[in-house]
Amino acid sequence: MGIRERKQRERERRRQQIMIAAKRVFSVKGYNKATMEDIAKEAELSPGTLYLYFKNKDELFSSLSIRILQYLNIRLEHVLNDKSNQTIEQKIEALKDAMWDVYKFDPMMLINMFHLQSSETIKNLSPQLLADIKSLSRSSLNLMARLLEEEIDKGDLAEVPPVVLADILWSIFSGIVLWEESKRMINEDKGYLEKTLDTAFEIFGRGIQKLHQLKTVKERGENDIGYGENVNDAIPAPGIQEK
Amino acid sequence: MGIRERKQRERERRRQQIMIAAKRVFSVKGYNKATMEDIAKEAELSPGTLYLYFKNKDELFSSLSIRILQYLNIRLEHVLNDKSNQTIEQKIEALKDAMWDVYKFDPMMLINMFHLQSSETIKNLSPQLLADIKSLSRSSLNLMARLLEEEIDKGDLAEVPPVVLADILWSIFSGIVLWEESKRMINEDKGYLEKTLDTAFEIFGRGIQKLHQLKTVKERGENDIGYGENVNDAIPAPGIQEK
Amino acid sequence: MGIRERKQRERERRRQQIMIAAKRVFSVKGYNKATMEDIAKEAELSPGTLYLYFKNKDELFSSLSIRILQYLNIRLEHVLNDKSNQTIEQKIEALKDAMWDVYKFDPMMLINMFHLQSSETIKNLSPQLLADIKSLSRSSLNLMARLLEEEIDKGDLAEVPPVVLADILWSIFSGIVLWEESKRMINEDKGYLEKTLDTAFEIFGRGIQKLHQLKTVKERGENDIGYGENVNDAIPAPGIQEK
Amino acid sequence: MGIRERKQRERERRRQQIMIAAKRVFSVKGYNKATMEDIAKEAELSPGTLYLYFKNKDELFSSLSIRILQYLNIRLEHVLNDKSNQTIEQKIEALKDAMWDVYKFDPMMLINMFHLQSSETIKNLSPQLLADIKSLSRSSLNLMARLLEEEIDKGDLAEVPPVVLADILWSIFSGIVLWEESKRMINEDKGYLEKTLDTAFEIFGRGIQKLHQLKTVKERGENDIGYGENVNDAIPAPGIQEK
DNA sequence: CATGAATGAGGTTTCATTCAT
DNA sequence: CATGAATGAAACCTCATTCAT
Repeated sequence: MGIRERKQRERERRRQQIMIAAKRVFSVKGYNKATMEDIAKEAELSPGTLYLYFKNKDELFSSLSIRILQYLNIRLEHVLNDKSNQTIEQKIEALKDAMWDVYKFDPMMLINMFHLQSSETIKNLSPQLLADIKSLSRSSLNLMARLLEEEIDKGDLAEVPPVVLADILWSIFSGIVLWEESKRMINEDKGYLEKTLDTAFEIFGRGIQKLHQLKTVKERGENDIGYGENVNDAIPAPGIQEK
Repeated sequence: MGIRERKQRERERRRQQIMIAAKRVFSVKGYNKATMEDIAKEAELSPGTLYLYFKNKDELFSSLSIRILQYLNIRLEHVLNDKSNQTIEQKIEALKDAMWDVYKFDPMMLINMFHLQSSETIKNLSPQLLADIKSLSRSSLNLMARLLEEEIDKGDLAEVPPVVLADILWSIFSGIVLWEESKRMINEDKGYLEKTLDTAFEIFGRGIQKLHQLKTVKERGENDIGYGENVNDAIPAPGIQEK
Repeated sequence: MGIRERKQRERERRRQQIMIAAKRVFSVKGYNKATMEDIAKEAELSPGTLYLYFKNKDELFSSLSIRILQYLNIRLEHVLNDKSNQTIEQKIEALKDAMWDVYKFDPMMLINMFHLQSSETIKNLSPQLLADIKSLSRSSLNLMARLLEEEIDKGDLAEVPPVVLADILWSIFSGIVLWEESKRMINEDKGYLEKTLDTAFEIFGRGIQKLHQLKTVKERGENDIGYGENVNDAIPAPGIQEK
Repeated sequence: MGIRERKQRERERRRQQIMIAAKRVFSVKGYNKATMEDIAKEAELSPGTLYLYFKNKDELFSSLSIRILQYLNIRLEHVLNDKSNQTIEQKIEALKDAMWDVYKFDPMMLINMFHLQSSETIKNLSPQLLADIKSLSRSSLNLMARLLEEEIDKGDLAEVPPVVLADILWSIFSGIVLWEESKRMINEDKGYLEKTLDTAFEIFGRGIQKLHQLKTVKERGENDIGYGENVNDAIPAPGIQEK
């Protein structure tokens, strides 16, 4: 391993160290109350050092989203490539597991991602980081859509474009997580999340099956609802689309 | 009308004036970037005056949640009392319409409500305001649950407690709104929200029907998943539960 | 006097209070080492208050130039209107006195004005302030040029455009002040300034007279050296010209 | 050449490399906005290395003055030794050329030198550097004075001590350069400097001649105006005198 | 001798909140 | 009750300087 590589690796290790500290501090205090000094202390570094690795507070915060999106992508690829997922039920179950793992990997994920909504925040991000987030988001939704597409194609029918189903799946997941997190934060109650999620996905799965049985081929009208003709191009990003 | 009442009414009018201004400013700038002076200017008042009506910035912000919860409650009561909603499909459709109206009443609602998650924020709220939010939240979920309960009781069966269904419905709604808002904010895309919502609720409704048809009576096990024995007490609040 | 006027006057008084404190602090510590907190303390105000009256540190600093330019303008107008200034010697003497008074009014003047050279500084200024500085600078040089113009016109000749003479006069003054200030600051020597200035203006005056005697009318070629055809328009600002 | 010498030479080369980079960066960004890292990058060195050659930022900055003063001295010596400069006109013309060359050698010169005014800056300089600056400054003014002195002595008269004339010459030059730099920086105008300088020195020269013609022998009174009894000692340094 | 990552003090600026009028 | 000027704590961020490698 050359010196250059070692340096690069060391640098990456330090970035991770900061992000781990940041995640902890943001989780406890929220974006506003968490100060850069808090994070520096948690990472056992000086405040100035943070700025060697992240342009500003917003960029540090947003970088946490990259981590989680990368993990989500990996998990979704596994689901897609796993040949043991044959039926629609198996696939939805696998999706649910993937999402659940992602949630366990970083429960603050969605809170993080919805913070990106603020256009003030976006202005502070470097073009590179923003591009990465967009790309990863688009990729994630694309993978989910492909999983559902196969199934629906198999049935020779589709009432809704797969990407819409993917969108809804993601929404259900987001909503439940947010909702339950919200309850947990205030009450310190816990543990209902998984069961509620189970039920929701079961209901969703039954809805999908029902759609299958209808075998009604309607005009697709995808453009009406904003998705491209072909799933493989113009897949809307989860949260972020290109202009 | 006595002087005292007139004063009281005048005071309430002024509160509303401030909240309307606050909603506008928070919607545009987000919680952090919106300053009390911005809000004062929008309300054509001085900063000091805001503090005669709201203890602090957090409390002003949170008061907006009260407004939206009150509106949600009113709409849900109408749905419950409307005798023309007979079938499960009609009821779910009516619920969806109610949620849609609530969304149109104040699209920032959910963003607002999830801001309450921060325990730092909660510490700043007056006990009265916190109690009101809890009470209204609990009431809303209660109403939704009762609507579904009737239907399920009618079918002599229930796989899941109604309150879980209510929870899920709310989550789906929250998730889709957040998700689509998120896309809209970045891309200025718009208009897909309603269609996606339509599809999601249709899928959800089919799932519910399917559950009916199963006619499988399981042990209820409500306590296992955290809801009270009786729907009328211990209904979990949307977002807030009592300890 | 209405309330509005009183407020306005009070506000102006406070601005002056801050500027006086700023001048003192900048003189002692220089631009870099002077902190906003130093100035606030000197003005017996809090740091935040300074920002109610000046957008930022650069703008506060630059505002000091406005004061001195206003004073210079007033003094130059008096010189121009004073009918007892008949000969070229009297006029140059009067100019020298005016400059001397301006120097006594604020010895930091030129240091202040040359700080404006930094384009980084200019970017921080409000358009209004920048426009004021430009306008006052242009006006000052215009007045000086008119004084010399009259004299040269009387002699029916001019080797150099009056505005160039004005430019040079101003430069001599600037140079000597800076030079002597520079010596004084390091050595605590003092008092030579006036005498050196006397001699310089005397030499300059003799040069002017000599020019008169030449009675050589050359092509003016003003545009070659960057001044407008007519003294009354396009007079170059002392330090700042419009594009 | 021994190893020791080679090292010494290498060290000097590195110093020059840094100073050239520093000049470039300071010219573009000004003292405040120029960071040590900027300079290090321009010199293709690391920040730490700069501190092996210069005690601190102020000392690096001030070292640039040494360079320019050395060059000024060399040019002035040439003027003094050039036997083709016979008349006062020729001498003043030669001085002007020298100053012009110095200006072209480093247009930031004067800005640099006036930065030394800040007593805070001086405290940061090493005694050696400070002594060098003082010595070179004194020498420069001394050379100018001797040039004028010869001429005036030749005329058997002098209304003003030569050193005062030298002071004024330098001031005129400084003032014009600063003034024109100031205009240029803001307006991107350029090229008027030389012509204005021409005119100014012409006026100055005529003034000097006029002084000659007066042939009035006054008591010298040098001490009154702060210069030493003998021109050759105690010549005030340009900008810096010894206590 | 050279490096450059890390430091951390301190600067500018913001803004929720107060209080004399 | 309303005002809005003033406050001042604290946030983010910079950058001259150091020191282990």
